Amino acid sequence: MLEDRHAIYEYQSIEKHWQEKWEAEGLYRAPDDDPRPKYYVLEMLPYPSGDLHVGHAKNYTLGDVLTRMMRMRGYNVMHPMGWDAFGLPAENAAIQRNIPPETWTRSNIANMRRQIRLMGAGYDWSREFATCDATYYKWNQWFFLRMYESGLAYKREAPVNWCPTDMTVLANEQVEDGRCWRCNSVVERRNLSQWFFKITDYADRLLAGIEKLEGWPDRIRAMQRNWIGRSEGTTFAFAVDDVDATLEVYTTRVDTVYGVTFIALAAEHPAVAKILAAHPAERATIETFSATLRSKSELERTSLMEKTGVFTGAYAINPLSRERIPIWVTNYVLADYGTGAVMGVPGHDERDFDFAKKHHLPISQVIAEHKAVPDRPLEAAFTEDGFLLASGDYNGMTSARARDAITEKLAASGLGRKTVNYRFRDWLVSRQRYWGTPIPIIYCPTDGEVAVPDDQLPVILPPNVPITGQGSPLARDEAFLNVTCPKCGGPAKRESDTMDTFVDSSWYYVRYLDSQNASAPFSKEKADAWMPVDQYIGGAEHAVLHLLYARFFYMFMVDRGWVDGSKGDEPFTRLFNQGTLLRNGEKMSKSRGNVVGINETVEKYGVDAMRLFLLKAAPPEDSLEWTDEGIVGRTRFISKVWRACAPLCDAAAAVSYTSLPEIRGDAQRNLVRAVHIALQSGASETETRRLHYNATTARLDELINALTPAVRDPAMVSDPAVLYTVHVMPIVLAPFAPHLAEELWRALGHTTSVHLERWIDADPSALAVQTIEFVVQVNGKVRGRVATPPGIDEETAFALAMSDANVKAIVGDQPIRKRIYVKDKLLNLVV
RNA sequence: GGGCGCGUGGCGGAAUUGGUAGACGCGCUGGAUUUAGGUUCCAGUGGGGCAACCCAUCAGAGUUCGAGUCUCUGCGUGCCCACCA
Repeated sequence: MLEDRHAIYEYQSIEKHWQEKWEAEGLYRAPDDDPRPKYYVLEMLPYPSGDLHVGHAKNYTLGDVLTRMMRMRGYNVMHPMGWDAFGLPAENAAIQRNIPPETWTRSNIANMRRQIRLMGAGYDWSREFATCDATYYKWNQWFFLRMYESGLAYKREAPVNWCPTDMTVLANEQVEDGRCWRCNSVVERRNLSQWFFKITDYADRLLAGIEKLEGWPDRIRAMQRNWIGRSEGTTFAFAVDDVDATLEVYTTRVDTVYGVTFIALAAEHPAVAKILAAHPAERATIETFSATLRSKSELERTSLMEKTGVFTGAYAINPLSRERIPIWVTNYVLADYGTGAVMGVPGHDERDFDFAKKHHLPISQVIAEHKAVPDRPLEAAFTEDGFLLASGDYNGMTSARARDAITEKLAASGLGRKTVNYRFRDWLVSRQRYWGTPIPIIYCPTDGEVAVPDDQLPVILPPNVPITGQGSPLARDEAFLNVTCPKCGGPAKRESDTMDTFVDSSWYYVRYLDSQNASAPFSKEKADAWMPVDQYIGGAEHAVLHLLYARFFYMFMVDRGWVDGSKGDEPFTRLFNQGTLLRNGEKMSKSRGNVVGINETVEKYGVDAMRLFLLKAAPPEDSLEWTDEGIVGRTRFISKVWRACAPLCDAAAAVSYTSLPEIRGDAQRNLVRAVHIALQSGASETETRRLHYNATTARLDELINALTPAVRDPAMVSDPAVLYTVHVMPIVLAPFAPHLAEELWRALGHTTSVHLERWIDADPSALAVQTIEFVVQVNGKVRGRVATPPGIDEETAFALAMSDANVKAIVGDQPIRKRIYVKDKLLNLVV
C-alpha cells in the first residue's frame, strides 16, 4: 500500500531545505508596527563558551515551541537572541592558547549561532548583538555614569578575595575551598578600593515587588526574599569604660538585653584601634589574632572555624542594667553586617552560647518559657520568645512587648532607635580583569574622580593587550591609562577596572527592542511597545544574582523615565525555570565530559526527533535524563506520521482543514476527536503557561495511533475524516516538529509556511462523545461500569447501576444510605 | 542549622479543580513479515490468584461517600542559603 517514495522520511535534506527557506523568507522577524497584540519571549542570554550540547537544546526548544504557538495564536511575537560575550573563560582561553579573548569569543559565537540555526529555532536575528560589541558596552558605561550621577555608583574600600600568586582579585565563585581555582594558592582577604552599585537603596522595593510576581515560581521568589534578608531590630550604643568611644550594636532581640555578658567585635571594627590605644597590654595578642584572621578566606572564617576570640582589656556599660561587661574581638562577627559589633547574650543565642562556653563567660537567663522562674541553669541557649525575668522594670513582659518598650526607652534617652538591616550587600561591580567593559572614570591629581563625558563614550577596551593571568592587564597598559583630565586638561589616569559581566545582562532585554540605536541604549517608544518581557525562560542558577540585578536596573530605568512605569517596574512578567539535562545521573556539562553534541544528534536522528524527545521525556521544569532509546522512539513517531500522511497529501489537499468533515461512523468520530484533543492540549498548555508540552506530545502519539489503522483500512482511507486529519496534522505538529510539519504542509499544496497559519481552536462538537462510561462505586470501590449517552440524570443513572448484575449482587438487600452522583463520571452508593 | 521542593510499574512520566491510578513513550516477552539483522506489524506487560476477586501511588495516622491529590507524624531524597546577631 505504501509507495516507495513515501516510505522513508529523509530528514537530513528536508530539515536543511526548510531552514534555508525560512531564513530567506524572514519568517521570524518581529515588526515594530503590527496590529496584533505583542508577546515577548526571552531565553536567558547565553555565554558563548564553545559548542552547544543537547542541554542547551532543551532550553531553546521550549522557548521556540512557545514562540511558534503564540504566533499561531495570533500574536506578534518577539523572540531575539544575542551573546553574553564578556567574562573570564575568554581570558583563560587566551592565556592557554595565546589568542586574544575577542578572537576566541567571536569564533565561539559564529559556531553557536550556526548550531542554534541548525536546531531550526525561530529567532529574529536582525536584533542580534554581543555584549562585547563597542556599540553595546558603550551603553554599559552610559548606565554606569547615570548611576554615578544619581549617587548609586560609588567607590569604597572593601574586603575581597585576593590571590597572591596571580596577583588579582577573584570572584567568590572562583574560590574553591579557600584556594585559587587556577593556581591553588590560599586566597587572602584584602581591603581594596572597589566600585559598587547601591542596590540596597532599592531593597524594600525589590522585596515588595516579589509579592506581585505571581508568574514566577514560588521557589525563586522565596530565594530572592531570603537573599535580600530584611530584618527589623534595634540599634543602640554601649559606652566604653575608660575609653572615649561608644559601641553601637544591632539586635533583633533587644528583649534579651539584660542577659548581655560580653560584647563581640569583628576584628575589622574601627573601635578596636581606639581600645588598643587605651589598653596597650593587650595590643600584641589582638594584633596576632587579627592577622591570623585576615589571612583566612571567608570560607575558613565561617563554616569551618570554631568560635574564638581574645579579650581587649576594655569594658562596656550596659545602658539598661548598668553592668560592666567585657569587650572581646571575635572571629564570628561579620564586619559588614549591622554595626560589626554584637551584644553577646549566651542564654538566648546559640552562637553566643558556644562562645561563652568556650571562653568561660557567664551565661544568664533573662527569658523563660513560662512566667515562673526556672530553677535550673540553661543547658543550651533558649532562643524562643517568652517572658522576661531578671530584667528590671521589664520582668514578666512578653518578648514582643519588651522589644517595643525597651526600644522606646533607648530612643527616649537618645541611645538607640529602631532599624532595618538587609542581609544582601551593595553590588560590587569592579573587576581587575581585561575582558569586560572599562569603567568610565578618570583620576586627576587636581580634580580627583572625574566622570568620562558622554560624548567621549565609549571608552574602548584596547585590543592586543598582553594577558598573562598576573594582575589586571589594563593596569599595565600605559597607552590606555594615560589621558588628559576632561575638566582641567592636565595629565590624568584612567580607571583600569572593568565591570562585572552581570551589568551587561541587566538591561540587554531592552536593547533587543532597538539594537541598532546609536544615540541611546534604546528608544522609549520601542521599549514601551514591547516591555515587559511576557515570558522569561532560563535555569534556576540565576535565581538570585542576575534576576535581582536586572530587576534593580529596570526599576532605575523606570525611575529615570526611560520606560513607561505605568505597566509596572518589573521587567519579567513570567519566569519559567527550566530543569537541567542529565546524563548518567549527572548534569550534562563539558567539565564532566558527559555532553551529547548538537551536531551529532541532529545528524543521527534529525532536529525534530531531538526536539520531540526533549519535550516528551519530562515536564520542562524537571530535570531530564538523556537516553538514545528515548530519541529513537521519537524517530519512530516521525516515521509513523510520514508513512500515514505523505501518501494521502494529494487527496487531502482537496479537503477543508478549517471546517469539520462529515462524520460517517464511530471510527471517524474518534479520529477527529483525537485531532481536536491534541489541538486543545497544545492551546491549553500555552494559555495556562503551564507549558507541559510533554502532555501534548502524548496526545500526538494517541492521534497517530488512531490515524495509522485508519489509513491501512481500505474502507477508511478515502474517508473525509481521514483526509481532514491528514490536512490538519501539519498544523498540530508545527510548534513541535516544525520541519516535518512544513514538509507535509507544502506537500498538501500550500505555498506559504505552516508557521504563518492560525492554530485551530478545538471544536466542542468534535470533542463531544456519543457514549460515556460511568463508574458505579459501592462504598467508594469500583464495582461496575455502565455505558450510556452523556448527560443522564441521577435517577436514570441509579436505575442503570442497579441493573448491573455485579452491583446488584454486592448491594444485595442492604439499604442504600446515601448516593453521590458526579454527572457523566460516577455514582457512588453507600450501604 | 534555616528555607523551599519532591517520593506513583523495570525506566521517563500521566492523572490541571479530591471522582475509573499507571495515559503516552522507553524497555521487556511472545508471534507475523524478512535470506538474516534492523525496520514494520499484531498481542501482552503493577503485584497476587485457575477464577470471581483481592492488594497496590515511601511508611503510619486523620478528614471524606470517595485521597496519588487535603491535614499531621516519621523516613528517604533533591536544591538554595548557611555564624546576618
